[in-house]
Amino acid sequence: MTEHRSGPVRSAAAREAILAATARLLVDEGWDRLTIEGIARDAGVGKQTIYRWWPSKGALVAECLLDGRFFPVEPVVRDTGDLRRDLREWLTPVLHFLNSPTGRSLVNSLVAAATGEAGVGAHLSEAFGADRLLADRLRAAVGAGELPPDAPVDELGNAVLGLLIFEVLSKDEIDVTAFLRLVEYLLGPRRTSAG
Amino acid sequence: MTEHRSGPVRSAAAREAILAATARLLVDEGWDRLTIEGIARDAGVGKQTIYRWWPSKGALVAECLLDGRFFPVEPVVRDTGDLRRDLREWLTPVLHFLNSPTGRSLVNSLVAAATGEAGVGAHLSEAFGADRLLADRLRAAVGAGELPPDAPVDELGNAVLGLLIFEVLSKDEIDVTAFLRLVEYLLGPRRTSAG
Amino acid sequence: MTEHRSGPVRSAAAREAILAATARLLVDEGWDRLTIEGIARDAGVGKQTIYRWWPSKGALVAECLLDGRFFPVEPVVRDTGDLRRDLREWLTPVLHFLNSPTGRSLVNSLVAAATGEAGVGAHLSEAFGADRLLADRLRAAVGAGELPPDAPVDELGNAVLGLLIFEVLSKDEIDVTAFLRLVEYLLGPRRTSAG
Amino acid sequence: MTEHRSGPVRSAAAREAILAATARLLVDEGWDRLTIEGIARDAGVGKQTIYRWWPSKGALVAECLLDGRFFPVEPVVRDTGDLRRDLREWLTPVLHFLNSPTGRSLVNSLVAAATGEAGVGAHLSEAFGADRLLADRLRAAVGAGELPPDAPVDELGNAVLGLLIFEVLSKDEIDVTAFLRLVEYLLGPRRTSAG
DNA sequence: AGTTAAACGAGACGGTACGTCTCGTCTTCGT
DNA sequence: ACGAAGACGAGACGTACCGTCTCGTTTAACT
Repeated sequence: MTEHRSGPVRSAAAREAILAATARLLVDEGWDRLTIEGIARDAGVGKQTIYRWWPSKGALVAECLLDGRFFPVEPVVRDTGDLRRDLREWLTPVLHFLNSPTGRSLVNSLVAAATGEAGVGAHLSEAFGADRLLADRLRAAVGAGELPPDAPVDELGNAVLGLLIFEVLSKDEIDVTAFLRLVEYLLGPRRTSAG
Repeated sequence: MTEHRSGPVRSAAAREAILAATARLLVDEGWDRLTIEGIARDAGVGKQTIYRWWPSKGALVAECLLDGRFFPVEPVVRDTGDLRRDLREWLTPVLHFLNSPTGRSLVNSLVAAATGEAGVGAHLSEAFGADRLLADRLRAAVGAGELPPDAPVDELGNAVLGLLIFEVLSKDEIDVTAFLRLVEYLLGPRRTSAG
Repeated sequence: MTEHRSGPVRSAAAREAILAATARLLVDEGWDRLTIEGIARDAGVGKQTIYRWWPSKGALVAECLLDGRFFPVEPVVRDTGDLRRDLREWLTPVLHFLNSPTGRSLVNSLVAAATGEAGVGAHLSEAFGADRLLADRLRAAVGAGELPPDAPVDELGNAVLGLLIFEVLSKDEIDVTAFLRLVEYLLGPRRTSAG
Repeated sequence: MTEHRSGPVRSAAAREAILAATARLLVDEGWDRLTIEGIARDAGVGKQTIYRWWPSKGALVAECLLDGRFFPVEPVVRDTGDLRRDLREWLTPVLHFLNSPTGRSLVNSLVAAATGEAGVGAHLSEAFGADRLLADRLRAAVGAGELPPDAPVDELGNAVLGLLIFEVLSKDEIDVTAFLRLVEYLLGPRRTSAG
């Protein structure tokens, strides 16, 4: 039996405006210049409408992440049968994006959000697409014998993502070539499916 | 030839009190509850004395990092001739520390600091000791033939560190066993020095 | 037609607390130790609530003046038909008040406020009651023939007030007798209503 | 001839620079934007040099007053035998000066200084020249029979000065004509020396 | 169609912290 | 010994947001 009561219902327009404003401001201003007041202003919404539905700005960002409002992620990692090549081709544009001001700013902001809000961290992996896309491709590689059967595919995906984040945090610019070489090393020695 | 001018000189006592307060408060309260006013209060110092010497709270944290005020880091990664065992023995207490509330809080705070301040990120690696300790041990392993000659030892150290950080950010608790297994996988297949 | 908008309305309690604190602190501490922070603290109010409604501490003092929060002014200058006697009787307690620490402090504070804020000066005259009380009595004296028909009654009131202020500023103590004698001289030679 | 001395002695140059800076800044910026730091900066002097010789900024202003650094006062009130005319001629330029921005600012600043510093008030009268110049002329008028023998000449001077100050504080602009008329009224009915 | 109660925009409120300014005291050099 | 320079602890400045709390208006489900 459903609870029911009279009165208006949650405004979809307000929700959309708030999340859109959050995403825009997070990218443009960064995590710590992202404020509830700013979001309310930008969304043309009362502050209370935000506090009514989200407990914190971290929760707003987490919802933006789930909505995929940040990365127009490459939907798949192609499978041409050559794992190293496929990864290289998927990673290259990602690395270049992360070297752009927008990319760096976005990663910094999302990581900052994650440090203050466990809920954001939990979705970081999905947000970057690493969990499904990367792991799927690695799993296929295991099936094809390109990786040993005991390869921890899920963890490997996270390792690549963690490395990516660490590079953004600690360096001015990621050296794309070196990064690709490292990933290749991490995957271990090349095997043929016949191997 | 040094620039010199008359007048009083920077107070070492104030510097020490400020950095000590910063380190204490960052661990106890976390990055975004760390405030200049709080530091000044805790250090018994005027706010201006902080602003005179440091441009931001990130810079304060960066200096604490360089001073090694956060981790009483294990001074070396032992070298028994067995890289995997040595790493396991070094990593185990580190992982347990990172699973403790203090450890998690510290990593979260430092990463948060790094996202807002390029200078902090640049020192994250040193702070965790990964740069020197880990890389040194890996380099020795290359010399001993435990790792192939082309192993990118510096990047490998950062990869482990990045993975560590990512796990803290995205999970409630690091699975120590799984983490060690992953590291072992990343190092590639075991080789004998005779190999 | 009045402008109206939705939303909360100005808090009368806050206004009262702020003005009361302002009046108390001005008398107790003096103009330049009167601070917005002190008022906010004393009134149990956020600073922004003060800044929202008053542009400066001078404006606060001006509003206190208009509210008559400083002098429990003698409501009238009595009219017994003898102008000189009536003035003497009204002025005597006023002069004694101005010789008291509270009185001196208050005049000093109000004058200081007036120098920094035109709005305060404009109300000084009303605040001391000189404008209405004194001028009314003088006007009656003109009607009764005690003063010549061309006597500038409003200006005369201000002259007495100006003199009063000047004495407080420039002397340690007003000589009551000399002051009364001077006022009497300024009014000009005694006239009978029969002229 | 060069300054030479063994062992430094109070620097006349510093004193001069400090007082000059004080006078300049008081006129230009007003009492409450006059700061010790600003004076030191402007005078090219260490703050301590100021604190060593003067206890407060009020004392600095008082010394400037005594030095006559503010008004290039009309050196005398002329005596043509006609008190009212002489006063009118002396007061007219004074009133116009007080209506100028510089004049108003100066009076406001000096009065503000006087409210915070008894020592300044004590010299206000001399500073405006009222004490000597005005009183002298009034005394002469008594001698000439233009004023009654019991006229309180010193107090009359202060009364005019107090009125002047009050007008500056409480009005946007002094009405010169009305002011002169008032002064004339205060002096009492015209008398001839033969009278 | 009218009633009714929650969601809405707006924004006032008591607070905390910001980064800057000046206070008056205190070193430290150089003359 | 004095003067310039300026670091220091202290604390107010005016601004920005916090999260909570009214307000009046709008709107949708239930009479």
